[in-house]
Amino acid sequence: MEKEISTEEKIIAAAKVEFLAHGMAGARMQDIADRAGINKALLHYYFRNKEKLFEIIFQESFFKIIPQLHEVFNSTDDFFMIIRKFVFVYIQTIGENSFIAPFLAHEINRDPSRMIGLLEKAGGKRLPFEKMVDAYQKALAKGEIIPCAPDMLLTNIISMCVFPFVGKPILQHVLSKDEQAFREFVERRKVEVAEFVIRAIKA
Amino acid sequence: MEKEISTEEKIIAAAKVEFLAHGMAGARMQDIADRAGINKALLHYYFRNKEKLFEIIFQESFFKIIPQLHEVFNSTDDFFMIIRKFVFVYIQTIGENSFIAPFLAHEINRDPSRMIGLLEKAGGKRLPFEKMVDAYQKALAKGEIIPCAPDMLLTNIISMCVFPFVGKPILQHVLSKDEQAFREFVERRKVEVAEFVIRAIKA
DNA sequence: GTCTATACGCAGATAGAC
DNA sequence: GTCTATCTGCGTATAGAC
Repeated sequence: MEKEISTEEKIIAAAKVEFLAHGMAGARMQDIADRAGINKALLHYYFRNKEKLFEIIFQESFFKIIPQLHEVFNSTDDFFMIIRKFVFVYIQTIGENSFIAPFLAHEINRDPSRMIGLLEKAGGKRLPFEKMVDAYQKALAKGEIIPCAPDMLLTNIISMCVFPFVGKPILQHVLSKDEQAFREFVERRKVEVAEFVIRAIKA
Repeated sequence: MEKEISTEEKIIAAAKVEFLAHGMAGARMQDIADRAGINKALLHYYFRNKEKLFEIIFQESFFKIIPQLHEVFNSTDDFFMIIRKFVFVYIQTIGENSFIAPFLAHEINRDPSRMIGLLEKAGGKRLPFEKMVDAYQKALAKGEIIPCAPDMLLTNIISMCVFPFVGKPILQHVLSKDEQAFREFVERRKVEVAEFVIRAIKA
């Protein structure tokens, strides 16, 4: 049984490809229509204008990367295991949609207010920083880790997880890795980044 | 004695602001002309078209960030001191032109071949990876550090140096830092990132 | 819902006077 | 070198038939 793909879904899928590849300013409605196998008029029938369509893709991309991190911090694992899970899940998630990170980086820098608005609308959900601080303080009290500023630590971890996707072409060139080698490199990082962090902070 | 600013220089300066803020696709020739205090026609008189003008800004931005890293690796310092200098110089350099990192990230992802071409034209200069590997192997032989893949290590260091500028709006929000607090945060990182790395790799 | 045809504005680029 | 005026094409958006 073939599953029916609605026109709306086809448009969303096509828009995702084009917006992620070229950004809001660089994407073309004509290209989206072509990719979806329809014409421009139909785009406007379903989504009133380019901005509305972009908003949907932006939102979907943003929440695909951000919120699942809560669950990691909710566990009762010790701090090191939390870090291992965080790194693994984060690199895994971003790697599965590797165009999202550079797309979001660009669009959020272009207009930070869009992200702010989105987070305010999503309301209750706080970003994972506080929970991470809690876990950090417990580990510190137990003498498992040395003192280090939590904002530094979180920034370091996120940097090492995300940057390889944002700077992929540069890294590929500097490290002389083709697509296959880069994929394997990312795969190794799912484990090794966490071990790197743990060595840096363990007492 | 006031120094004369040539029209050409005014255009370059204006183009830099507009391109770094909006990217190639988002920047407007009219806005560049306005910012330079001239009209559009004059832009085309000096630089034949938008692409040519963009090329200049891209190139200037790229080489402002990439090549001074060679000098760091040429020193006779021990490995830890090399890392300290690398981190300090790199964060310093990027921080002084904090719009360059997100700009390059976007444009290089959009069209990696432009960067490749630029590096080939620059010819002899190899990127700093090999020299870093040399320094790493010496340190390893002396028993100063534990074994760890050099590509991982370099990626980790670069990630922690660069990402805070690419992901600035997100980090600012997550960590609740205003402009001033973020600047201080970056200042601290010039030292602390290196110490973090050193703890992670020292024997 | 889906199409063809078209309106309309904007942005890049050029012509030509001064 | 610098300007005003204008052309041209492209990209978003709409009108209206089916």
